[in-house]
Amino acid sequence: MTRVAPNSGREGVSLRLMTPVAAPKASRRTPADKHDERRKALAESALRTLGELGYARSSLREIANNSEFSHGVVHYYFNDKLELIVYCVRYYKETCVHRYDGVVAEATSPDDLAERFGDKLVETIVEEAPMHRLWYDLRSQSMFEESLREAVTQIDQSLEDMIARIVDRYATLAGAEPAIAAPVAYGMFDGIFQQALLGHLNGREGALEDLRAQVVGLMPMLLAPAKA
Amino acid sequence: MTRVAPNSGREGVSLRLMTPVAAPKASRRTPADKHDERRKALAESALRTLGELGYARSSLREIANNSEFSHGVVHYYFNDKLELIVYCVRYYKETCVHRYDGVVAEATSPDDLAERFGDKLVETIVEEAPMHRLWYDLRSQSMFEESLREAVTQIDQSLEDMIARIVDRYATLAGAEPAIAAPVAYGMFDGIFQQALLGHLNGREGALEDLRAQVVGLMPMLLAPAKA
DNA sequence: CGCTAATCTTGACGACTGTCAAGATTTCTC
DNA sequence: GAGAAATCTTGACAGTCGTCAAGATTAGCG
Repeated sequence: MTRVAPNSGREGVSLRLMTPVAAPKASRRTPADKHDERRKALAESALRTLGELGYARSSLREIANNSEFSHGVVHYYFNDKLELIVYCVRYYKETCVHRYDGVVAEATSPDDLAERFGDKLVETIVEEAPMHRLWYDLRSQSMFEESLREAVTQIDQSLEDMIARIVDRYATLAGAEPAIAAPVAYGMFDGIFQQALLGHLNGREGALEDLRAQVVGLMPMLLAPAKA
Repeated sequence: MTRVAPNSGREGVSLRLMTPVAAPKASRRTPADKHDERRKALAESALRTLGELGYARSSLREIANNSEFSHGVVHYYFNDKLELIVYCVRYYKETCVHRYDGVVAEATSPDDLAERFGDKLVETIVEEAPMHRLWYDLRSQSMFEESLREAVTQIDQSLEDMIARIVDRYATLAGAEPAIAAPVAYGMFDGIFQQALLGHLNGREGALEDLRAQVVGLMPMLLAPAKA
């Protein structure tokens, strides 16, 4: 009698499709929805531990101890440790890729956009450093662990798109064209962001102010002269 | 009778200083030197396993199995696993930071330098991808493990210096001044290099050619117009 | 209420880990 | 070549790990 977690397909969409969604207001809480909510609650708990200890040192028991669940329940909602962790990072990064949407929407000038962008980058390092280091940890692990690559590639792509939206908006506000392609822009910003995160975790004074200044100084260089 | 590895001070310099170095040609092989050689041999074996499995999944037994040593000998030459791994990465990165010295010395024009640089970057990804992913792994781990930060910071600094030498030489050849500071340049190149490495490991066609083109295209943007 | 299915807890398993110590083996020195 | 020091092997230790299964508990429904 092997126990198999129901709704364990990726993203847990399958079961939800089976519930009758005839009346838009009816069936507020189908059991499948509750199952999904539980997974999210478990993921949020797990993210605390993962952000503190990293991928390798986070045992399922430690994750469960720092939550309201017991260590066995993990295998009820996830097939194995990897599925839990991939779910967690995907869950977190969902909220991540829209972090700068406000910046893009509200900026009134190129300089304004650059400054708001720099501020947001600094802010997220201060407030969510554990999540960011977890992301870099997982991305590094994906270089060794084949089964992580699909999720990491997808997240990386969505982050690249996020940066592309900023650069495009910046160019539009400046009445110019971007001088570099999206992958380059993403790689660059990701690189200096990673350095700032490292400096911040090392307690290096000025790491965050440097990041802000670097971003503001870099943005104008991303534009082609004026027009073709 | 606790066993303590002799010459276990960092970098193993202390004992060597005790050997009489009066005659320049005498005492070719002091026992301390042999001890150091053994550490290096062990490190080279360990690097193969570390590059294959990464930091967390490389057990001391696995490292020893892929070498000519037994698993117990590790504690004769290193105090613990961390000291071994830090020694390994330091050992490897020593040869790493001079990879582009030839490029700097031989380049005859800015464009020539940019192309040689791009070629070398591609070459090292092809030939030493496991070493590079190990480095990114270790750097990510240092965000969680305090005891890794000193070594990682030092290596990162020497890599930044390496990039600075390239940018400076590029500017000199072009008769201009660098438009960006060394930390920014390093962060940028490290970022796009990391993306290329990820793409290469993912089997993405064109990842290496993209890197080469990105670098060649990026270099001119690192220069301030002409002169002050 | 009573029954069934979903959910959760508990405890155990085999495997693997870093570390260490005792003894075997080799190397060096006189 | 004998004695001593350095080097290496082997085996064991106390933990921790992911995983799983059996049973307890709860929730949903007629």
